Amino acid sequence: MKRHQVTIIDIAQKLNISKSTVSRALTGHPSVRSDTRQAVMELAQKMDYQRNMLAINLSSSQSKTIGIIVPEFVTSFFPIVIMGAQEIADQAGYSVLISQSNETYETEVANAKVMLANRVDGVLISMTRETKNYEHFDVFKRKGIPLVFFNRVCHDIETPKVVVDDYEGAFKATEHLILLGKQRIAHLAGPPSLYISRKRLEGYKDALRKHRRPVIDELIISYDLTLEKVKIYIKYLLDLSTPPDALFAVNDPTAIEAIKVIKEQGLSIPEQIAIVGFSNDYGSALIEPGLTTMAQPTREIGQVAAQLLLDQIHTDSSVWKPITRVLKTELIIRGSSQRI
Amino acid sequence: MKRHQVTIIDIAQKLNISKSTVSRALTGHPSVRSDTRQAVMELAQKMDYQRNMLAINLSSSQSKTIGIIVPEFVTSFFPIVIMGAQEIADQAGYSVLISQSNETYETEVANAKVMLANRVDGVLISMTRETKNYEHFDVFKRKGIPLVFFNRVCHDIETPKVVVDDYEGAFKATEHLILLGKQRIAHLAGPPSLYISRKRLEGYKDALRKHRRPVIDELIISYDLTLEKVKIYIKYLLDLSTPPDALFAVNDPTAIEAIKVIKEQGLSIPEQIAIVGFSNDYGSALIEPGLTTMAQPTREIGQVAAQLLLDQIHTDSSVWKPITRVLKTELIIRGSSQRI
DNA sequence: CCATTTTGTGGGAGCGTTCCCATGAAAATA
DNA sequence: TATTTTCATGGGAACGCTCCCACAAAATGG
Repeated sequence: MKRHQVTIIDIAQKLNISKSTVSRALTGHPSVRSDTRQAVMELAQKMDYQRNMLAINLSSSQSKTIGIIVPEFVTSFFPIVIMGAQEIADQAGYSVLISQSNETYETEVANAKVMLANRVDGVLISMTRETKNYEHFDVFKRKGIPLVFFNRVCHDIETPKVVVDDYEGAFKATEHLILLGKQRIAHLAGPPSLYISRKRLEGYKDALRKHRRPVIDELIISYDLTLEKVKIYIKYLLDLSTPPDALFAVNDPTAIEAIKVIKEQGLSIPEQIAIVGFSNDYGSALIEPGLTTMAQPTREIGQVAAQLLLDQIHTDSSVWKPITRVLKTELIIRGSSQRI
Repeated sequence: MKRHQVTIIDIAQKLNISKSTVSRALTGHPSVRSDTRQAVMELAQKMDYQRNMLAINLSSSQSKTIGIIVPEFVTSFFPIVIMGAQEIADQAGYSVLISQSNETYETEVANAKVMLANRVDGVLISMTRETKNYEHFDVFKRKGIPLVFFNRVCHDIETPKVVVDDYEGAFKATEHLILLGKQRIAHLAGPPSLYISRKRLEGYKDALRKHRRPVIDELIISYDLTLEKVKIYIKYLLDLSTPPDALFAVNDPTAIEAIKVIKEQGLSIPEQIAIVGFSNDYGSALIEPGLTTMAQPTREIGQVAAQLLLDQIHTDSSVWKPITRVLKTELIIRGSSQRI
């Protein structure tokens, strides 16, 4: 049944030396005679020997693997973050175990368990929009496994984080609409459970205040990020006695959905209603009109987060330094808010 | 330094029983007295015990992990395939190790090594566009590790595959353009090293032949799928003495890029030139005009591939049954080829 | 009531490494 | 030449688990 694997013992026997010597030759230990090493290397090659990470991991009690938990995979944002993280991990010789929580709290908890069971050396995580209980993160802390949050971070737990300047980004996005001469700027916000939703909302409000515009409650809608609902809220906004003449959406998928709905309703963008998103996702340049958006350095987020995690792993202090890295966003102006 | 992990031995000692019994209790072995099991379970819970997969894997010589190697991560296609695969893997209690080859042969080889070293129980793979040497796949065969190809498959190696009806899809796509009354239909094809490129090219040609149209060589361009080059080829096509009035692109990213270039050139789509893509990627519905495309059941590809792989893993015959599952494509008509 | 089966448990090898310690030979030093 | 140092190697425990085998106590049967 069980196919035999080529082990260092096989090599040792053929060469009539001990497995210790083979191990040393293979790992590049200095105190091995060069002809011995040579012979081992050659035979290993010839026998298709592959070091068994399972054994190495067990022996060293570390898996040389980092876990990444993301809420979803469909929009381009998370895949690109993962690319960035993987680059860094690869360079450092780490494998990457990826799982997506599907925006579901239960799945996130289950994924965390899997990571734990697989003894990952650290975890990169962006929470689901539902996550309000952080017990499953505490376990990592108790076990001394580094955790780095990115994008959707958790502020009730001391840990390194990588975020963008959500407040400032939202501020600038809103200001951009104000300077365009827009009078009634609506905001389609994310759920208050997410820190980024709150920050972006704040930036939006402060921009209005700075320019002495009223903050109008009926123009602010907080929703749970399930895109199907965008249609309902847009229709609500358009049906107001004085509808908005601009919309700042919490993220690009939301903004894109909004554009679709507004076009369906026969309104012109940006004349009747201008739109700004947040992220610069893949679709933002494709949709007509192009979506003005606050670009996030997506790949860089992944790189920085991975680097931070690796740093934590290598400094084996048991306390996590709660470093927060804030990356800059950049306004990209496209047709959805262009002055014509 | 090394933090102590809670092991079954810790539990055993506290309870004054042997580790065998603890192991049995934890794994649900029948011959354990129920009060013993109860006690073990409770203590395990209380002590934050997490089974160490590293040890279990080594002991059982299997990792309960499947590997997935994809060429890239940016277009929506592969992430969605992965989602599908992960669903199936999760259900079966398998973890997923993902790596992307970045469309580079060397990286693909390196990734394969990592998979091997981590003793994955099987691998799902879609090759890079450069891969012409299959030695790194043979290793899996020699070691008896199941391999399932999807999308970009390899025909020089006997293995299960999951593909879509590329020939038929291309045939229908081309026929659609013909029925639209288009006379000179160009084809921007993929590299001949990829089976899907060849099949799609064949379908295109046969559709022309069926409708007694000439196959014009100057209208057929095979390129290496690096999107930056699309611009060059489109310009070449438009500069022909009699330029094409339709374009069938090998995939959606190519088609989308083509639309952008053609719009830049000031031509009207679909009146002057109609376009059809292949895949129904995320961007296809967003771009203006919407891209007519042959939709692939993307998520299903992942599910079927993972299922096939799991089947192979569980039937422990050493020969791979070279089952090929062909999934259906479906023509989705949008603005880029609509009769107005 | 003794022989036999069942049930629950303990002991220990094995999975493939690494790494520490011991050992003998060769080389360097006194 | 005697003694210490270096070098290359071997032996074996450890990593945390599973699983086979053995064994005692309890249950069953004639």
